Amino acid sequence: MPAAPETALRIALPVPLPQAFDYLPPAGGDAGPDWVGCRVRVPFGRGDGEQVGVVVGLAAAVPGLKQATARLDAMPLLQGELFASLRWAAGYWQAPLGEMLATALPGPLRAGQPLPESCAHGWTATAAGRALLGEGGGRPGKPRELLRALAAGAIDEDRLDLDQPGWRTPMRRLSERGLAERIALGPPAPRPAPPGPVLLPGQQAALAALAQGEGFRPLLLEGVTGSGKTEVYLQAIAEHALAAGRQALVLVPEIGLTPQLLDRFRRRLGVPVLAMHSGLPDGERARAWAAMARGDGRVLVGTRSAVFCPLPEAGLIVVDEEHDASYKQQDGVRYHARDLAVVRARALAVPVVLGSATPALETLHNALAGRYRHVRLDRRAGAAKPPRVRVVDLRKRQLQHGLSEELLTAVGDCLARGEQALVFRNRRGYAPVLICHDCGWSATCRRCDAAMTVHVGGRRLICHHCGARATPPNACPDCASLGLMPQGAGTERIEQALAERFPEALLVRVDRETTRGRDAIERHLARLGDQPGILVGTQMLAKGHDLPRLTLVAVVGVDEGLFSADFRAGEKLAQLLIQVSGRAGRADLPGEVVLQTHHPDHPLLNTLLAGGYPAVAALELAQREAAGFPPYAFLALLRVEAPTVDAVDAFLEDAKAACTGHDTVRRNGPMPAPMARRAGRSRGQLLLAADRRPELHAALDAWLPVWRGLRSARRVRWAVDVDPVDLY
DNA sequence: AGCACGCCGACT
DNA sequence: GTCGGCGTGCTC
Repeated sequence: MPAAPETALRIALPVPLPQAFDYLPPAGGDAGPDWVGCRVRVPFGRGDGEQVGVVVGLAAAVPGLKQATARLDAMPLLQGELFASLRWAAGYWQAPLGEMLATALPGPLRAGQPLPESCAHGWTATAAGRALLGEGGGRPGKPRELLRALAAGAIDEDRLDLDQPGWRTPMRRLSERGLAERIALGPPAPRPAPPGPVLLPGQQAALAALAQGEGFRPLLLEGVTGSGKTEVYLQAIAEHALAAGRQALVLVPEIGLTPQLLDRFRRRLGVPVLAMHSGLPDGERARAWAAMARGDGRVLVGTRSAVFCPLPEAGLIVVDEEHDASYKQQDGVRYHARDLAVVRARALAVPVVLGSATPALETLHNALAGRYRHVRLDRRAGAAKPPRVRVVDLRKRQLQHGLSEELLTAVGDCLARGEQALVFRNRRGYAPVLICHDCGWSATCRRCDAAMTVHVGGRRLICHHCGARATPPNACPDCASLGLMPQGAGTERIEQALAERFPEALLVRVDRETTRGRDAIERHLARLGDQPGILVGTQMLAKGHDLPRLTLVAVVGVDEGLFSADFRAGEKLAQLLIQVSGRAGRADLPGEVVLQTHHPDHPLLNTLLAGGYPAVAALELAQREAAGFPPYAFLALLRVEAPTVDAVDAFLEDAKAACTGHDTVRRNGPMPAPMARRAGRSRGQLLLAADRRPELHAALDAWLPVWRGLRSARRVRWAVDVDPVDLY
């Protein structure tokens, strides 16, 4: 029955305002429940601006309402569980509903474009293209190579991603010249899924745990690299999703979504596997979203934002490397994809697998409390034994560009055996700081409270926080001494030192400077291949990518992680060390790990060496409990930024004064952010902590509206970060 | 967040 | 005499 004409549409718009806005339906339309979840175009603001919003409810019309311009969806785009979960997410992460919904939609849908067709696409040579091929195919180069590949018939885009990295640019050229064209592909012929390998007892136990019971079943799957987690995911998808005619969602960290991983899923599952990641063109993301929404897509593998895909026929959710920091969005709406995945699995009443070699302490705590089932995978029989770990005591030791003689000898021995070594250093550049040997002056950034990093062997200074560049002075600006010297060693300097020591060796450096673009890591590693050689690099090398000849992993710069102010530093360091060590060795080639430190007796290192990650986790959990930190307390951070310190301080003082009632919530601050000035802007924060989550949220719900109304809020940018992963 | 309105400095 | 600085207020 149509609703009364005096009914208005309540619309959430992508603006940082807490409320929704009411509009009259467009001419010829009656507002009714069938509008909820549909997108509409509306005039907004005083100018002639327009916005695309989502109808979130109905309201009584009042005089003076504007009229919506157009209805953009005949059927709701957002509905059911996804809509409900997004409403929950907006409340939980303290974001306006309109911003939350905009964050969840792929760009084209956010902009108001129609839901795209969900069929896959491929490319084929046109008649003109085939004619040109007959004449030899034109000038040599990438486009000709592509055209040749198309000669045998159409190739789908997934295949091109795998076999012809970087095909999109040359293909565009072919398309412009009328030699190739994009075609819609029908549904692929179902391929028989090849039988999987025989499962090990641990893997069977994991699958049994998932098969047991029904509805929401969270499972923590703890297993080191090579223990067969992916095999468990594949079997679980086959069993709980495909065999049951249901969909599966697999979340992976940003750098984990490689063409190789997708290919493995596609081969093993025998059904199309959709991908969603930041490297995908906007249209493709919208297509994947649409395919899942219609139920055409069965399996989606994606990074953080894939957690927003509709799953009308959900059967299973997997979060791989669940401890990975890339699941937390660090700007805009600061949601956590792993946490939302668990909430969605509960709402969908499906199992969710959280996999990691080094689970986040929050997750481990949930497992220990019995809220999650917990299965540990042992190392695969016949796979690599745990690497031998050697701690090199740096005290009173002579270092060559940050490297000890023991480390260099180990690298030399490794090369002599014809194997590969990885030297891991979490700082890029030549040296982290340029200091004056005579007076202690150091080069700092004018716009940040941070030292500038020395680059290009000392000929350039770069601030890693704001990107500022400078030429190093010839003499110390304070004392005119000529004794300026780079202090410490980054990847660039380490590479140089290794090149001097091993002039014959093949050396590959992998960090943000040398490695730009999607397949850059792959190209670097392909250059190394199976030859003996040395890899030098940052975090980028910590995971993924199989390196069968890698037997030595050397970690430089452990000490920074041991004494960081961040309460998560210990957890993060242990996770990193386990991850990077996991790269050393294979079944037939024993691995070795060398850790350089000035603190060989540090409790974290000792615990890690004696008891592995579980022991570190126990130690850290005890410390967190004693100190009142997560997972034993719940945090929210009010982050503030402004051109002047005064504006920051004034707002934080006012905000704190406005924190009335809710006395169980502790207010720490105002305090300067760990980096009080960055890119020329002052930053400060107020940390809120509570022992119970509802108390924290009740306080936030009460205080946020007051903060919004403060006069001093107008001179700053501020945001609330619920469950911050770093305190800046 | 945009965007317009509104009162005070250096330019054609 | 104007163009434009960003402070202030509003958006159904």
